[in-house]
Amino acid sequence: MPKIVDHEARRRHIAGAVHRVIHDKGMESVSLREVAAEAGMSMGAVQYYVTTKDQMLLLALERIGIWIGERVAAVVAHQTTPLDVLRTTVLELLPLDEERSYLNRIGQAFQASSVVSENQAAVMRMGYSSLLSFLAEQIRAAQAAGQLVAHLDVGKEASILYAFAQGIVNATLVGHYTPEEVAALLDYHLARLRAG
Amino acid sequence: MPKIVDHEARRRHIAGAVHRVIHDKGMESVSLREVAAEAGMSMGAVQYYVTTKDQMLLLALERIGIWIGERVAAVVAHQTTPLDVLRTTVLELLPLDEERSYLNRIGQAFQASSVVSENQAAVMRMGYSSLLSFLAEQIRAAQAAGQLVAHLDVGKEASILYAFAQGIVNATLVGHYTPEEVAALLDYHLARLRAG
DNA sequence: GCTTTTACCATGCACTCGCATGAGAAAAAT
DNA sequence: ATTTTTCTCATGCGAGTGCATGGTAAAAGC
Repeated sequence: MPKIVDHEARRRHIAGAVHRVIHDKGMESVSLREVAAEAGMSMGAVQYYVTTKDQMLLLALERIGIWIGERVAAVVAHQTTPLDVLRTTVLELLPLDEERSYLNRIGQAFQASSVVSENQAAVMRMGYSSLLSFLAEQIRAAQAAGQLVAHLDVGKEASILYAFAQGIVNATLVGHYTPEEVAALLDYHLARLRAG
Repeated sequence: MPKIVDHEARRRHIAGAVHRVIHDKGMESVSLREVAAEAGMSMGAVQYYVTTKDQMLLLALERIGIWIGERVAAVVAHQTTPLDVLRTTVLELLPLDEERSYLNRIGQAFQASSVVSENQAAVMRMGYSSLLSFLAEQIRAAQAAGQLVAHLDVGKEASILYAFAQGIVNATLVGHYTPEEVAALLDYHLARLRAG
């Protein structure tokens, strides 16, 4: 076996190029040629690792999911109380700095694209489920720790919180809210769930 | 002057065709040819009313804004109390039946597209502002009528409510929530704002 | 040294894209 | 009846699209 190549690394590299193209020029200008140029490799090389354009997009979408998972995991490692985890996780998902804006712009593009592509919708649903159950878990833990009021409907609160986060994204990206305003909105909402 | 043609009607017709293409095949398969075919007219005719593709998309986006405005106005006409108006308006914006799903699929596509197009972002921001101030107004009226608790921050509540609505859209379109669950979420949230 | 396997590339194909152009049909104005 | 204005269309252009193909370089196995 010649030229030992880390396939996983190559796919990551390609996915990164797809992300940059989506971010800079939008989903509709993603093409094999454009991505290959962005990745600094020939079109044939891209085709070697990715058989079709749809698969390439799916790969890029899955990488976004992984990225989000990693960021959430990092939050868990650094925070102490369930309520801190909850608050910081939501903030982590919002476009409050350049890197998170980058991530969210791409997410928005895939959100629209997933409405038309069933494959992408499936990946999207998986992400929803895992994130929602994580948030619900934290809410429950915060209740147990006496940080949140006990009579909350955990599932509904998680859904509302996450919907809020998702809904504020585009308005923020488009310049309707400043990062400070977004954080203030989140804290205002969390305040009413607080025990005491 | 020959062949008196209602330009406004033609533009509406073209915008409708753009909507159908976006809905059925996604934003990235919107092309002058595709839209012309969908509109049942020649490509040249479309070009006569719309000088560029960007302008065509802008036209279609503005029409969505008008459509939303009309639906909200209809809600106001049929409801009695401010809280009813508030609740029904939000429900009106959610993909709870086929027509509203249709509208929201297109809205999602434009949301992603507006992140890359500044013209579209401007239209989007205008829609945000007017809808947010409308919701805030209703919340204030509901407070005055004793339907909502008095100490609410009107602006923040409007922002949170609208963000929730926007955020729940994609999850619903992608099949993560049923219409009943969405309505239940909204009512659960509104319940905690209720006076008494 | 030779074969086999893996990685990569250049090119071709049929098709679509946005947009420009020029010709022509049709109705009001004269 | 002729001119003028408004509308519509067919067509061409250069560029870009996804994908398939055949060839090539290089390293591992024998």
